[in-house]
Amino acid sequence: MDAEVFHARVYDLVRDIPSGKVTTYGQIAKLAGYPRHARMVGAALKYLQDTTVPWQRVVGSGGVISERGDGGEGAAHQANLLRSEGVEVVPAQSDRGRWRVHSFAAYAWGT
DNA sequence: TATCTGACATCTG
DNA sequence: CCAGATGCCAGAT
Repeated sequence: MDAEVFHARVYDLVRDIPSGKVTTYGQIAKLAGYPRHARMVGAALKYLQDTTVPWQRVVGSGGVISERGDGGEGAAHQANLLRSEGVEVVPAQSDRGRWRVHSFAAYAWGT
């Protein structure tokens, strides 16, 4: 299985996440047929150019929005996109630039 | 080939 | 909740 096919499957799965719902990297990896490849999912989204893929609906375990080492700008952007489609996002307890989906289980897709 | 890296997941203290 | 440690595994260097 080459990376190109893996990426394609990841993109198809992400496109299937309905607006207002979110899921995790690990879940996408599992659905793609490659459990334990969550990091590869992250890589696939990182270099994504296709604007039709709702990457913002993919978050970390427990609904945490992953940092990008960019000071939280990317995470903040993702938080805004999610809020705009009705997902409740709140700042991680006591922290700056860190966010998480409130009531993650209620918004979770694919379980 | 050897190492380092990372939009991850889990567990422990 | 937080910080560390550990397991994971394909890409990049």
